[in-house]
Amino acid sequence: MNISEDMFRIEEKWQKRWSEARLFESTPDGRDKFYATYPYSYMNGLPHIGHAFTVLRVEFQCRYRRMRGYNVLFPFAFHCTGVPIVAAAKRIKDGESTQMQIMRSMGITDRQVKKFSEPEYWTRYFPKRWENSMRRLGMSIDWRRKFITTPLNPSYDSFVRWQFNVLREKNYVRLGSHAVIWCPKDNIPVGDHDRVKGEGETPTEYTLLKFRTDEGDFLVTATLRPETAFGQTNLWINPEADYVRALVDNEVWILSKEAADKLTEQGRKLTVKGSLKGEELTGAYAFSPTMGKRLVVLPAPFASPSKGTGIVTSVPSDSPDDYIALKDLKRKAENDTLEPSIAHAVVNIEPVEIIDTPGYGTLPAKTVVDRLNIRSQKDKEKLDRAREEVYREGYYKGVMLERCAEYAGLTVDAARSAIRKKLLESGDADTMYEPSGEVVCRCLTRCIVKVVSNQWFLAYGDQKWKEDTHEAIASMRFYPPLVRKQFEHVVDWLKDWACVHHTGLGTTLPWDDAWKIESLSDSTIYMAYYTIAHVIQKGKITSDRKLGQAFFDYVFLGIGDSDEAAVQSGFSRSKTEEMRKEFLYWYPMDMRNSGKDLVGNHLTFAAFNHVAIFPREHWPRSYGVNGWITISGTKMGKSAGNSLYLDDAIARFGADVTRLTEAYADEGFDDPNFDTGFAETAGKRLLQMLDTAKNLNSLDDSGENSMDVWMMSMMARHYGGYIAAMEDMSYKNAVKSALVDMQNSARWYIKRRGTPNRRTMRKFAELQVMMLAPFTPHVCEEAWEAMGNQTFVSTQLMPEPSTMIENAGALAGEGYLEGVIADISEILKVTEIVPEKITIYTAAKWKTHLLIAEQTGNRNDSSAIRKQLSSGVATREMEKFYRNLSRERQSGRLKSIAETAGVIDEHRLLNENTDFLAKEFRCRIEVPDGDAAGVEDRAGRRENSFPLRPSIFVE
RNA sequence: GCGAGGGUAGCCAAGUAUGGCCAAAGGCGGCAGACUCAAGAUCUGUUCUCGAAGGAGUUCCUCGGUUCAAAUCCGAGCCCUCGCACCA
Repeated sequence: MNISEDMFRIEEKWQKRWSEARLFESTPDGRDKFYATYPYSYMNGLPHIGHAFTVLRVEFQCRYRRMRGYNVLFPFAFHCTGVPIVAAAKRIKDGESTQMQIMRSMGITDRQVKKFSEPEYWTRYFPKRWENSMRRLGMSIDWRRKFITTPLNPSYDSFVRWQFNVLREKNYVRLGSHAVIWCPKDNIPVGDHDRVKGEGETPTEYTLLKFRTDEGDFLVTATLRPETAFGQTNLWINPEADYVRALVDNEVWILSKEAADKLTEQGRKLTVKGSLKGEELTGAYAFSPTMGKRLVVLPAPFASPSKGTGIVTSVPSDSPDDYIALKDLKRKAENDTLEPSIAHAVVNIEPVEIIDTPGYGTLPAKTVVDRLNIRSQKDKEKLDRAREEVYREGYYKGVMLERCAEYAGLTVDAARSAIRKKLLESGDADTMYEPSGEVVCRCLTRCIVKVVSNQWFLAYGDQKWKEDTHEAIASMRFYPPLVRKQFEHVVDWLKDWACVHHTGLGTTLPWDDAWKIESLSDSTIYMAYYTIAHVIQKGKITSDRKLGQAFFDYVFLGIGDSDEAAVQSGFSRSKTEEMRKEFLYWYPMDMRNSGKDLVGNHLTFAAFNHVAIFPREHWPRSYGVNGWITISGTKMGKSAGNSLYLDDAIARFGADVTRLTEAYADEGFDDPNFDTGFAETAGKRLLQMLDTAKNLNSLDDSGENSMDVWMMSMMARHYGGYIAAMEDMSYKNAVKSALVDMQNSARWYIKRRGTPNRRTMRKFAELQVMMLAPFTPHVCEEAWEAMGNQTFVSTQLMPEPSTMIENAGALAGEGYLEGVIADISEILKVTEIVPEKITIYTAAKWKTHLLIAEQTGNRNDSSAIRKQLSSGVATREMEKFYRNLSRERQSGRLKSIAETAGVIDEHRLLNENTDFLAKEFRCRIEVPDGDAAGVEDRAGRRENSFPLRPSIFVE
């Protein structure tokens, strides 16, 4: 028998039956509802087991809730908004090899691939593939509600337009300007994925400082450290580079040609009046407002015209570069290789102490240069290290010195912004942006920062909006609970979000069609759209029906009346009212689960937008967050060469095993592990379960005994653990309870009982099938059917946990027996005796009575018992007993010993099981009555016996 | 730097909130046995050290503390992972 073929046959069979029975098409009814969602995935690729992991966390919960009596809605859709699809299509068109390789790995042949040069094709192709994969995985999704985003789906498009109109009315969408990394050749913003170099680099803000020359022009320098303005000793200019004189407002600025271009892109008006070489300015003087004197301009080959303005202030006290450059110049001055006028200026320059950095003194640049033994400007590597160290230490620990006027005593951090502000106000400074590091566009052009004006923002920085969102977060549940803190923090640091772009696919802004709404902004409240999507789109991924404001106002907000909404939408009035009712039934969303990457954006945005648009009772109820899947411990990633597509996983392991392995990978917030080793063997376990179900009828229904009581108790215990785990979304624990723990108990039960009882085994099989059904629904349906049920286990109600009862006596008794077996095994192992006979002496009754009396602190009882005993029992045994008693008291075990000893009869238990023990140890077993007189005491062991610790003698 | 989380036996990992029943669940891997012509699969046992009697010793990043008692509480330190955005 081929295991995987068997599994595939079962999986197909049940997927077909579910679909025929429309089992997961959810409609409102009288039951409590449970509405859960997964953030729709981006349609530029196929699902891999990482996507599957996240979706399955929703799926498991949905299937579980369905079996606990909830009316469950689990919809699915496809995200197409933004640049990636368009960019990938373009790469196909260009025949780019990496992209072609990616397509091939997804099973797309070179002949088919041409079609993908058209972005629209992606939006039709991948949703199909995703739905197919999800169906093959056995997901309990209501597929009637699927859709795609962007204007390619006019109905959804009108929904997003409605959303933005509402946001704008409430003043949550605002106009502003915004700095982006920009390619000057392509004239577009360059996101991380479009960069050849510089991923993660962002625009940073430089302070421009202006120095008036004797001619009345301004030399303009750029710095990230305006607080060093009090330590300037001179200016640096690159003698070889080209500079321009440009008219800015009414001033003439001197700066590098590149800098002038950049400032123009950043929205500044510059009129270039003329150009000059850097060397024309060396030896000139310019006035520093912070120093209150003129500074000399010195030649510096290291001053790059493409960085900043190409002119730099020199602060040798705090800049290792400046310090070392100055040192070099001084050396040249001494050797008479400098022009006399410059040489004269150079020898008089000394660093000015402005910042005290603990551990570095007041001249940190000198300190570090000396320590690292940097000899010249050519020592690039060491200089980089020095610069970084001084910068970091100064920023976090440095304090401004006396000569920094009103800033004295401030930390560098505080002084920086204060000084900058002051200089900006006095007109001695200005602002310029630069990328935080070098960024190169795919077109191989070096990127700059552009300030885009008239940019629309979602005002996540708005204080009131933040407060409301905090309330929403406070009212929510989180899985795992510790992510709550993350969310609280994100709400605080979120700033205004540029919500529109010029490129990619997306809904145009209703009031300005030059802009398209970007992908993280058109996907924040669409969970509301799911509730009516099947009515509007009739199960298709797109619908041409356009819907107006009044329609959505009525259906989602209850504003206006159904007549107007009906007219505007073309739906009948009753259809419109039906949609309103359906929305009200399903909303709010009870749970949304995603990968942890969406905490800092999407999930928080969704909370913000719900707060802005919907009344409090429709805010989300809970979020689940999970980590990134690893495959057998190594990170999954295309670059690492070990990504596993869902389709491939299903083909290799089957849907149920894939699901079970994903469930077993669950690890809260840390990265879960898809354990292929577990997957390899899981299929067999599932088929064993199926076999058990099939073979129930061949079992005897002989009378029940204590082992059946025990088995039922263990089932109750495992079921309790299972329920708790499911409620917490701790799927690994749930699988452990349902599969491992249940199985182990059954094995022990069968071993102990010899032949299992049919009724007990049936209860066991039914319970286990139900417990596993959320995880491995196909094989569970098969087993359920094999047990003679006509219904689907998928919609079967699980038992109420309170109806499952643990029998404490049965559990304690069996636990006791296992303890005795373990002790005997231990003795046999150590002594290496092959036993002929094992004698087990249980503690005499009086010991148990005494122990309980002592534990409960009933002195009267214990002294009475002692008195009674004093004549009959040897004092030595009494002493031993008390010694053991105090030891157990010390260890804290006394209480549980007393409790257990109170509910079991040790002697009877062992006596009843001598046959089993004899079989287990292959020898004779004797259990003399500890209370009977004249019992033979082998090797004087009898008197050592203690409650729950019988004495054992092996011979 | 800011924010969040973490360091447990060969590996992965539960336990930490509520200290004692914790030499510490479970899974992988290893070892031994059963089955088999054999291999694989499966099943059983075992897997910190020592031990000819169920015991003892040493463990849960490091150091120190609280306590009759610490993987668990407190303090200090070392190390690791993730996020810090306009990018899905």
